[in-house]
Amino acid sequence: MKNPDRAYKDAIYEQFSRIGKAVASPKRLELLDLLCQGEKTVETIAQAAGMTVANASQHLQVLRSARLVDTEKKGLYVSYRLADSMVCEFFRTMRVLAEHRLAEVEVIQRRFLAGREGMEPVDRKDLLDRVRKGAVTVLDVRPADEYDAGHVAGAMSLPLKELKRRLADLPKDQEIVAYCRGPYCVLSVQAVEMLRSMGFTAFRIEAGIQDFRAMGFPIVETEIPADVNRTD
Amino acid sequence: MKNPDRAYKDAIYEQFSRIGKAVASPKRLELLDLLCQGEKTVETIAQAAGMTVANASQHLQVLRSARLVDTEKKGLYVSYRLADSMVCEFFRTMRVLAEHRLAEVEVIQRRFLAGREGMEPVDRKDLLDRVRKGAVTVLDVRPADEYDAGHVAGAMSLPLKELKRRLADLPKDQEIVAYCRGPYCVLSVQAVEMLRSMGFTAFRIEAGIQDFRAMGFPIVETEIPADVNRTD
DNA sequence: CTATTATTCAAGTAATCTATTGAATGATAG
DNA sequence: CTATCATTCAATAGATTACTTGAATAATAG
Repeated sequence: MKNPDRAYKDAIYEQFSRIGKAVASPKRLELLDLLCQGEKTVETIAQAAGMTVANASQHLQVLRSARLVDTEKKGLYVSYRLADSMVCEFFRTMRVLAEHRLAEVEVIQRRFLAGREGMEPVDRKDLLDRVRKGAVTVLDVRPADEYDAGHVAGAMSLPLKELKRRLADLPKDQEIVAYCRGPYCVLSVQAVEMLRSMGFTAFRIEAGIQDFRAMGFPIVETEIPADVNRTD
Repeated sequence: MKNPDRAYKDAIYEQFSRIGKAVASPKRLELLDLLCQGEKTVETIAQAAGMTVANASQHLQVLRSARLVDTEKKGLYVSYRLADSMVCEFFRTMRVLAEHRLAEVEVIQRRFLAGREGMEPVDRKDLLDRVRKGAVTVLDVRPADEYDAGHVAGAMSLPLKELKRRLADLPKDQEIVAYCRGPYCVLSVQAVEMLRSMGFTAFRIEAGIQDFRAMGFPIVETEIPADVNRTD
């Protein structure tokens, strides 16, 4: 380490790698993806990602020490949120890069959707146009707090867990287009399966909120901050 | 692992994390940054990054297995290059995110530039305008092959190593603006120091080729592919 | 105060990653 | 063929990381 130029470069890339190390774990990427939907408590996150609370807490702390997320103590709960919307964009860039470069992603997705008919035969461009024109009922099947944190303008909130109970609210005579957290979220797949089995005309759209945002769709954020105690 | 949805998500994020793991090492980030300047042989890369050839080779293979870089055998040499220009954009996004979120980056940079006067007191906006208008001599001080792979339109190639020899080619009566690989590359710092000590009016601009490209500057690529044997 | 609950901490083990070394491969030149 | 050179491979030791478990902390309710 004699050369000061080298020490400088090493120090700089060392810093950059803090971001890299933070996103080097599948679990942490899942957490980031979740946090792109809005702030959440440790327990909510742990449950959604199928991991123990202690493990989730540790991973969240890794993300925090890379300054990708921030925390706020809210009574008995600790609320985690993305430190900056840039983090979400970064995650999205990474996701798109992975989809582009790693053929395995598509293989895994196709294998999962085979048999089910979540998205496969749907003309995406056409579907988006219809969404844009308001010619279909757009359904946000994520938990209500995520809908509140940001949803496609004109979309109706109907969390998957309430779907069975509230089928009556849906039109039988109009196409229904369901979206959720993004292409790898299974909420909309399940929603569409259920809707179709009940006789509705339903399609799944792969885009999540961040994708809609990136495509220029108007996004609505509910003013009232989400209640962190809500678990639905 | 009973739940098929969980297995699916795990598989997907596992794939995403391949990209993350690839960029989790400072050395690999330095290699990516270098490869954003153009294709290079293993030895060139190893030398530029101050590491052994075997080590560089291994890191490059990690990048390749994440599909971020491609190789091409060219006689006795193996040429590594980015697999896609998207990789470069991804790196840049990551760099900008790190600069934005990690205050340490600026601290390290400031400490390095303290005493030297590479960039500190220069009005960046103003400088860019003058570059855009062609009101200054723009100097590309990177090795010639990187200049060939892509340079700012109108820029003159004058690799740092040849600077001393070719001082006569430079105007004494016009401002000189030097750029190199980007904000953390030291070539332009050294070039400006030397030029000033020789009585020139010289400034350093932090932007590298990718930054110029992102800012909409016209970029010129020389048709003839670079000679991989060149080491300058 | 005590009990409860969300979160974090600490310790331990298994797994993975890094840099080094020296040998192996493979292409080229003589 | 032999020598040379760029690159890769294989083996290793040291460092870091991941997940689990159980205990510790801190806020709240009664």
